[in-house]
Amino acid sequence: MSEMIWEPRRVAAVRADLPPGVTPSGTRGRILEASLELFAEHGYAGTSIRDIGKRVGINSATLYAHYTSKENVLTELIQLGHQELYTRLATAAAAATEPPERLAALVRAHVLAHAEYPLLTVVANTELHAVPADLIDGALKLRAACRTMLLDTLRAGIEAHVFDIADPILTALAISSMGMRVGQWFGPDQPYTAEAVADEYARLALRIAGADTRDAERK
Amino acid sequence: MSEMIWEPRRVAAVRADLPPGVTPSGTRGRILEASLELFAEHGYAGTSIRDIGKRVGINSATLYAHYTSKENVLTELIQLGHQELYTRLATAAAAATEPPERLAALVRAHVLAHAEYPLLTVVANTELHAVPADLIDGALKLRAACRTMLLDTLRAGIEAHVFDIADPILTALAISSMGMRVGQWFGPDQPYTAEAVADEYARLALRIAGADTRDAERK
DNA sequence: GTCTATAGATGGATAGAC
DNA sequence: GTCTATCCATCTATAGAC
Repeated sequence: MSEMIWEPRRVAAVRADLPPGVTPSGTRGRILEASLELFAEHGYAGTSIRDIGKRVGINSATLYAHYTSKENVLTELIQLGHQELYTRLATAAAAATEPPERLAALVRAHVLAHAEYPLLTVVANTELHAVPADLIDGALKLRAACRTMLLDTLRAGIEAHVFDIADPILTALAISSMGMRVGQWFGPDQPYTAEAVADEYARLALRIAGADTRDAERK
Repeated sequence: MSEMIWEPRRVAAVRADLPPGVTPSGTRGRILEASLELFAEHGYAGTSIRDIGKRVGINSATLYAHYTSKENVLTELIQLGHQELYTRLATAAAAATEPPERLAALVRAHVLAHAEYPLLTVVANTELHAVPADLIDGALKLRAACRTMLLDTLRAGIEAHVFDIADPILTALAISSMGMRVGQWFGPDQPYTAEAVADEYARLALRIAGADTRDAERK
């Protein structure tokens, strides 16, 4: 049971889910979703425009009526993925002020984003190298903002003496690593809900940060 | 400072390090190392045999005097990477009997393997999808053995009442996720030694597992 | 906007000389 | 074992008809 969780697929999910409101209408949107599925499963370099056309049900040449290049499709996906993650993290951070609550909210949002949009986060996290740096300026700025939110929260908790952290950078790396991999194993063939994973990982993050939750747990 | 830790490269390291004693001699070994560097940085599908030949300083056709195919080179790298990780984990597990000590030893070994051989672990972890399943039978069996070691250790600690774990599978996923990502940010342009990261991550893993280290820390 | 057809480059792999 | 030369498939992208 749950054996599939450990399989070394690039992604466990199969259907491309994009955040509501961002999918372009018509053929352009279907190209974007098909590309997301293929890039997630086979990688950007391992996917041809003919593969994309076949999945959409159009000739590969038709793609160029909607995007200037294959690279352009990937760039749009990467931007979408980073925008969605940043928006969720910023909303989560704004909803909690105390460091422990804010850390839990950030981790929950981080995990939920990776569990609800596994294909998108896998592509956004693994295919950045395939795009020239100037095309992903926006995504890199969003990444920087995301890690600043996490680090600032950890440091605020240290100053308030509610966290016990030896090295904020290593701690932040450990916490974000847990969440980033969720997109690679979370899918329909495992027994957890996204909410359950988010809740548990938030609890583990508080432990990592050395938050003293003994009183709360004894209640 | 330490900004490079967060950059979205596939790998931070640049030189291909292979475990001692496994690098083939002569041209075959140089092909293996060059392929490792290129697969790690650009991905398997993003690397051509002409790229490999250029880096080695041979004609691309010469590659086929040493390997039957490009796929064959990747398969050998994947096998090497899994073998090295498994050997280290098995050695670590054998050196400690109590669950907390064994968990710390496993995590230290896991992190050290990913920090000392970042290119190899990144390729072994991210390019499995590029090889037909029957060619990586051995690697998949080693993966299964590795996760069993971790899960068994967690369950032993639960039975012995020295761990406080809500869900062993999610806990194991969280702990292994921390270590697996080390290969993607650990490199010469960051301030930590492999030992320092291994020690700190082992400490965080004990916290994740709910090991009661308060007495030890108060000493 | 979608198609057929194709240009032009590059891919993995082989043949055969040395 | 290494090379040059090349086969043939596939690649991204474009041209032009409808």
